[in-house]
Amino acid sequence: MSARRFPEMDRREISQAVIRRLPRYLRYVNMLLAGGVERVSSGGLAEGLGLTASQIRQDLNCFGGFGQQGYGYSTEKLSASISAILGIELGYRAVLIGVGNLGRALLGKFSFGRSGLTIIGAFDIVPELSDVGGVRVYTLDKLSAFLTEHAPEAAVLTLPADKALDMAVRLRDGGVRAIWNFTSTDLQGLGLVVEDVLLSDSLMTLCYRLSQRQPHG
Amino acid sequence: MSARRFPEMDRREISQAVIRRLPRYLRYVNMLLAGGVERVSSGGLAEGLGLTASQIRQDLNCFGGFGQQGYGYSTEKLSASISAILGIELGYRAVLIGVGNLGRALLGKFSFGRSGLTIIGAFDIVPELSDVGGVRVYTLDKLSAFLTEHAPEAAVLTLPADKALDMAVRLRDGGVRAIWNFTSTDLQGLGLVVEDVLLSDSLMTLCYRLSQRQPHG
DNA sequence: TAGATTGTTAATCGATTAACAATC
DNA sequence: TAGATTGTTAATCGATTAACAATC
Repeated sequence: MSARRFPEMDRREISQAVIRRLPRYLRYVNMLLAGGVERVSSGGLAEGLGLTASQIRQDLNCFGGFGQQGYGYSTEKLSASISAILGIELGYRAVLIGVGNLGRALLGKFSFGRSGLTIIGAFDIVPELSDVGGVRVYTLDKLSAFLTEHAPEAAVLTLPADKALDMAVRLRDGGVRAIWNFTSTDLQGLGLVVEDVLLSDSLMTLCYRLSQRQPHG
Repeated sequence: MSARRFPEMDRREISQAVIRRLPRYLRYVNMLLAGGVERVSSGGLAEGLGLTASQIRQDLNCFGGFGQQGYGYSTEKLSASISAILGIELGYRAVLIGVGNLGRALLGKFSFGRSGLTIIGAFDIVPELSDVGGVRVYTLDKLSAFLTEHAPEAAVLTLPADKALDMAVRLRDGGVRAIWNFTSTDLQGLGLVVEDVLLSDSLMTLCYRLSQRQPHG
């Protein structure tokens, strides 16, 4: 619950809304950084992101002052600070369970490393391949031994929904503390940090917005 | 902008927060329905979803009264009403662009139909297969003719990020009005309805929450 | 220094919760 | 009818925006 690295945070709980904006800030600042931009003001960020300068300053100040009056924010410092806040450079390791098309897509194309997780092993009942995207694929009966040996902090769940709950319990009992859950199965209440990717919810909100529009409106 | 099917909605704009909760409500009510439950109170929904009864009644009443005093809500009616609000039974059609692992995963395992979209064709530069999950895969040079002939309302973008913007413009010019965007490319400002699936943002928030926890805390 | 821009407090706005009369 | 539960208004809470003194 506490925040050793950021004592300022203990004052009041950071709201979920703020946390959800941090990755956007990071992405934008990294883009500036890649383009050789050395400094940016809250106004500049606001314009690029479609937010208010005030909100951005408030958000960043939840974690302490990264800026400098009269100057703005150093893109390099800001990028490093947000990365540190999010904890994406702590080197968390994860296993991926379920090497179907989705699991394979994540292993192959998605760069976990830059977002805070290193996949150290993938598991499936019947692995068709022994290696996907540079990650070794094991049969599921090797999981327990693997958890004991490597003690990964997290797991990515891309297996069939009806096997998700049992697997989550098994992973938790093996020491895993967080789950990136693609299965649409409710894994709340197990004492795990659970981040759901609810694709059908996302799609439904798209439909809603589409239905609110006149043709080409 | 207007809402022909739900004139109540014109009074005030429905907040994004409400819309994002509707799919959760629908999922839960459909689960009850599948289990043979015929009625549910706002209190029952609240308990099942971890929200307050008050909030649920407020949310639903944005769209008119679906309940009955002293009784609660008919699960069947409620399911049908939320489906109608979200527009997922309007039969929207979509093309999917980019049949890599992610595209294939979506075509094969994800049930678009139940979430409001029917995929009527998939496209890739070099399709390895001519048919995935019952959907015909075409080469990309057939896209324009396909758009003209079938006029799909939406598109799913699962192609490489550096080709996303050009493709979005091409789709828009071909009559597509909404994009389910998996590419992490900013497609705002093109006059399209865009729903982003930002996997790295999701993963970063997982890391944040993990970093806030003591081991097994 | 003067200008710019932050950090931070105060004001506003919107969303959630509480309360209760209406009514099935 | 009496009990239950909605629909809806009022109160509270939190998040966003505005303002400005501090300061680089």
